[in-house]
Amino acid sequence: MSSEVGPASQPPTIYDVARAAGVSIASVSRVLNAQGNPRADTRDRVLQAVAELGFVPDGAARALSARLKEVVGVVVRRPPWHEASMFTDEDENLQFPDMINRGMEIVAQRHGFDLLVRTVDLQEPDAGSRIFALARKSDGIILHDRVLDPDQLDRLARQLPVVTLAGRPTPSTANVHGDNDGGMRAVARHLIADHGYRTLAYLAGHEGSPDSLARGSALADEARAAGVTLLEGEDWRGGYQAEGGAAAIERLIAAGARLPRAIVCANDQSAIGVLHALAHHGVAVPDDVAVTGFDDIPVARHLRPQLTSVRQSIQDLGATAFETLYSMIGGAGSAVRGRDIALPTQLVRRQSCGCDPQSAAPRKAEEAG
Amino acid sequence: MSSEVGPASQPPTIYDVARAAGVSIASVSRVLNAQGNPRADTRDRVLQAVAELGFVPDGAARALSARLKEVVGVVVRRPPWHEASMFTDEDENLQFPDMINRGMEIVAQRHGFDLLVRTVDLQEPDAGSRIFALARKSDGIILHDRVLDPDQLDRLARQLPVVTLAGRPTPSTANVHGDNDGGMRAVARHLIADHGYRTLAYLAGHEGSPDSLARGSALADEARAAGVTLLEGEDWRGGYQAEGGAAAIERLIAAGARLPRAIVCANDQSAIGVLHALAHHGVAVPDDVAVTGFDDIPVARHLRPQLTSVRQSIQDLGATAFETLYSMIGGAGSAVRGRDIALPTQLVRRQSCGCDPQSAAPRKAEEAG
DNA sequence: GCACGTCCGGTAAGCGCTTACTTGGGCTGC
DNA sequence: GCAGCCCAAGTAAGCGCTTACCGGACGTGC
Repeated sequence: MSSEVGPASQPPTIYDVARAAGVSIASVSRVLNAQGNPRADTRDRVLQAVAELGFVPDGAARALSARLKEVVGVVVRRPPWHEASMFTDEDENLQFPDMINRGMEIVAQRHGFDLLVRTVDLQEPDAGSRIFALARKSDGIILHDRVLDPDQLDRLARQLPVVTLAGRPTPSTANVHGDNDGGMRAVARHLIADHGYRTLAYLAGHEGSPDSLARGSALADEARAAGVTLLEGEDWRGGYQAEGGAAAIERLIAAGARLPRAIVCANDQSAIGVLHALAHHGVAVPDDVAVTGFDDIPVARHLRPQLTSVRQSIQDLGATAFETLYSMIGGAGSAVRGRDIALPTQLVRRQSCGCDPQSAAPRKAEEAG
Repeated sequence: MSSEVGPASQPPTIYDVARAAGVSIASVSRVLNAQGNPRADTRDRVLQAVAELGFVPDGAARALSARLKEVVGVVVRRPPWHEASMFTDEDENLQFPDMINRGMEIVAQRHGFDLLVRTVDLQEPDAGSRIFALARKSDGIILHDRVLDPDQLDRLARQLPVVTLAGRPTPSTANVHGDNDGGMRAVARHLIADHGYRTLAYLAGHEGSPDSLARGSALADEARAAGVTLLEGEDWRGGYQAEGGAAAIERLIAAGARLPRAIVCANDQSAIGVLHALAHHGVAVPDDVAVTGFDDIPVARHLRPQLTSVRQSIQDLGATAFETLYSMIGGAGSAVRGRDIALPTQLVRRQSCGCDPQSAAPRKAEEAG
């Protein structure tokens, strides 16, 4: 009577296929995994049964037996939740990691792997154990932006291959990051040499983030070399997020601080916040204050003014992270473990630094005062 | 001699824990899963051993035995790859699905589930089988935006719970979508009644997309009721992507077509393309032509002019999809199967429709001609 | 003090695969 | 024509868990 829809029928197992083909389950497995030399007619019978039944091996069983899950875990840091903020519900702070993940996924697919993505809020007390749980569902783990403290990282890496993004390599893990140094030096030289700005500020990212640190020190280096003033420190912290960037500027303006000629942000997200805050106070960008970002996320070119930034091939970051992890899973661990892999970056000049929108050529700007 | 770093030590198994605690593996399992009534001292010994060894059960083994993987597969449609396009490398077309996934993931985590995300390019010949493979790694599947033809969908739904997003429910699947009808009617009324525009156009999304169809017919309804001209059809197709929206406008302008007073886009992505194309040809938005989007993705408010759109709580879409699937996995399939779940939408008035940026109040605009 | 009921915890049977080992049929070579 | 091989295919032992089942140690009631 009941027409019985829905998952009434369990998916076929290898036993069903074996029965239908009149062979043993071992033969089915061998045909499917191209092991041994099955006779042609055996193979055909198996293949036909597989096709008829629409058989696909169960992932868990395969994983358990083959000791390979064909899954890698990806951990993304979820920004702490703030109520009632202009940027709260946007959650666009995840654009960057999302694009990295996309890059991973495309490569992963080529190897038959899938991505198990998990965001963690570092505020949570059991953030660490969530990651260890994820690890047991995966063959390897990719960690975005230092989500684990060194001890736990080490313990994790002892159990399975681990690759970090924008972190530091450890003896047991590899790290992949953009060429912060080169990218930031390009920004600095452009602002100082091409535009002639003499006072800069560095709006840092997360405290202790290696990326933010590397970018900051490259900028400081260049500023020092050129004898230019660089503002940085506690007042200049954007936490990599739009909200943080906006808040920092608000505080400075509220405190009556004098703004530098150019604000160099640790990433695009925080630059967006800076842009908003400046606009809110009627500060013209780039005419009063120039602003630059880092990462060149897609939105960067939709902003007004269009954001000058440092492009990293974001998807490449992900792809490289996956390939590295994959080789470790494959057993080539010792070859890459401990390595720090840098990917090239490139300065993208748009309007927010003071370049001409059409020609994209720098326009010398005289510093006020 | 060798300090031996890396995954030298296999993770501990339940046998290791049992040995350390001096009990059988069954007891360990019972303690961990809160089955039976272990004596207090037994439980303590087990818990201590677990803590000392840092034991976490293997996902594959658990899945195989418990017949529950605690993983749901998510399939996202990957836009076909176009070389040499202004929007190519942005890949921001995935923002919308990414945010939906975020909503799913947050809820999933609460249930101890993880998301296995896979993008598929529908051009690929074996797109279908990739999805079936994913299914065998999961307890249920969520499909974005019709990635499977009805036959295959049905076959899939026969094997495990399936929920679609922005599709149509079938007897064996549930569907979750935003309230297209209500949202679009709000847009139409706003443009027609509040702004007084008398010629509109509907820039459709993917051909055959239920969302696009529903939005289009709601708009057509309202236009007809108000006696207003509505342009639509082959010339007006944006394919949900920035590139498609831009291309459509370029074609129309190249053909010397007269533009309508307002362009209603099927989603924000394509509205972005429209905005770019119009700007490129010196058409002022909203003064010459008004533009609206749908979805209210984060970028919408960063555009110039800020994009008027219809907000769906994107994360809610994902959260609801997951909850629905979860109840099906839990066995409550018959309760939700076949249901079409609509989530509320809300018109967000910004500048691109002609509203005043500050007051966000509509500004009557007289139609030229 | 004995029969019986309770309650813990151990034993073992799977879950659906892969793969080492084994079997047996058909060849080769002398 | 028979020993010795080779190779295809079957048998069975896991992989690391969960859980049905069972046995033993108590506690209760008469």
